[in-house]
Amino acid sequence: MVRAERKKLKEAPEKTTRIQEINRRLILDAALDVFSTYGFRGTTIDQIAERAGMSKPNLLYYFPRKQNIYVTLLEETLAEWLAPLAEIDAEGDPIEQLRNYITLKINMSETHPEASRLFANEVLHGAPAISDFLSKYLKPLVDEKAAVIRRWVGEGKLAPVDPYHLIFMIWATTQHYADFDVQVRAIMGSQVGRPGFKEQTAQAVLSIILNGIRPRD
Amino acid sequence: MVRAERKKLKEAPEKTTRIQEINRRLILDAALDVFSTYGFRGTTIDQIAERAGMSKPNLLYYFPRKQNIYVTLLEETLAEWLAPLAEIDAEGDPIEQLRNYITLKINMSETHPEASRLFANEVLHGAPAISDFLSKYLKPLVDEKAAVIRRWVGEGKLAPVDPYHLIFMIWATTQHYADFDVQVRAIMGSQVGRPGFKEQTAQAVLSIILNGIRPRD
DNA sequence: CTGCATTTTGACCAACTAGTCAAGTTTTTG
DNA sequence: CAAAAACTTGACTAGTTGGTCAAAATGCAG
Repeated sequence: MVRAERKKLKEAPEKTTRIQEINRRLILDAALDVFSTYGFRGTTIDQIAERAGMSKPNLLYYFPRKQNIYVTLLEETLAEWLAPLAEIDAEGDPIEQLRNYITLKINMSETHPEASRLFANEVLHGAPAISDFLSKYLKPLVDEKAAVIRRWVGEGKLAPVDPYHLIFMIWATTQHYADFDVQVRAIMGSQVGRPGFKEQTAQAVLSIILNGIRPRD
Repeated sequence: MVRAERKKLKEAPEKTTRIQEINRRLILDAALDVFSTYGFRGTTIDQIAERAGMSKPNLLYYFPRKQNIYVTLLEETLAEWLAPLAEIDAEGDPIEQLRNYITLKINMSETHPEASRLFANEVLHGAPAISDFLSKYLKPLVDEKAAVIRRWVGEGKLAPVDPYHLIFMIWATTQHYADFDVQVRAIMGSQVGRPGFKEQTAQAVLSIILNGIRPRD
């Protein structure tokens, strides 16, 4: 009896085996594709399992609930998605810092559009799985950077502008190209795929926003 | 026999009765709320029926398929949603025209956020129900207005800017407040509900975009 | 190589949901 | 006001889907 209990306790550290590592990765990669396209409700476990190349019960062996996959995916993605914001340097040149931030976001929209869509879908539906994250992690971070921008405005390094709305505008504009990709393609056609498109987009967005917030005489 | 056929032909004009008009309206209003919150897959006919105050079979008497409600709703909404774009006047003052367009869009985002979310959700999921609409109706309209903006740029009335990206930026920025409402609230808290919030938003958005595209010496 | 732990899966179940149907009720019309 | 048309609904069906389970297959430590 005591032995048995000790055994169970030993398992507590939850060591992950090689196979676990591989399969969890396979599942999460597959799930990102499917969830970002069809949303949480629109995705079936079977779809994810098939794309991950395993049976449904096997998938459920690694993630006992559909929710688990979804939440794990969101958590994994969000930190990465927000990293560029944290890097804005209060001591740097304001225009340069914002130019860099916008450029990073446009790049991410092109290289990881699924992550953007996963997040957009979640927020659009009221953020049931990440409302805690929004208030506990995102809000403080945004507050901090908003304070930085407000200081820059106070020092006359930027035109007077509400920092929160500026941040929203940057998010909205950059993520638009990932989230509304179908619409952008319907309107701009074959241009979207072409080599220089990302640079052209960045140039247009940067031009408008940076000129919009540059201090005026 | 001939009589019977004539009778059927007579029904062809599909006259709508008073009750039909009332109930279709009740259903579409209820459906907008539910679809815009939970998406197509996430919405059940029972939910819509309950909110519309009738039984499910009764609802299905008016719209035989769930799809029918959804598509009708999208068609009804989109025309209204795009109307402001069509009103941009090539002969007017560029800055004034765009100021008016942005203001209208921000107002719509506040008064009809469900419409924006319904559309956002559809496009986010690849626009399966409205890809025709995008290419046949939206694209020509945008092409037309893009040509107007390009002319304005050519005449030196606007800073050199890609008209398509400018339009995307206006869409993204204004609709962000409807589509990402939960996130905006999580960050700006009680300010969002307050009386002057819409005006403050409009002021910030207008200030950045208009200064960003105003011709520079 | 052996025995235990981990991994894998076919078969199954219960809950849910789009849509049907036949029988009733209400409204309209001649 | 009577008959026809329009409307309404309880009860049902068939298909889907999240999740279970027990038994088989595989991996691995000693």
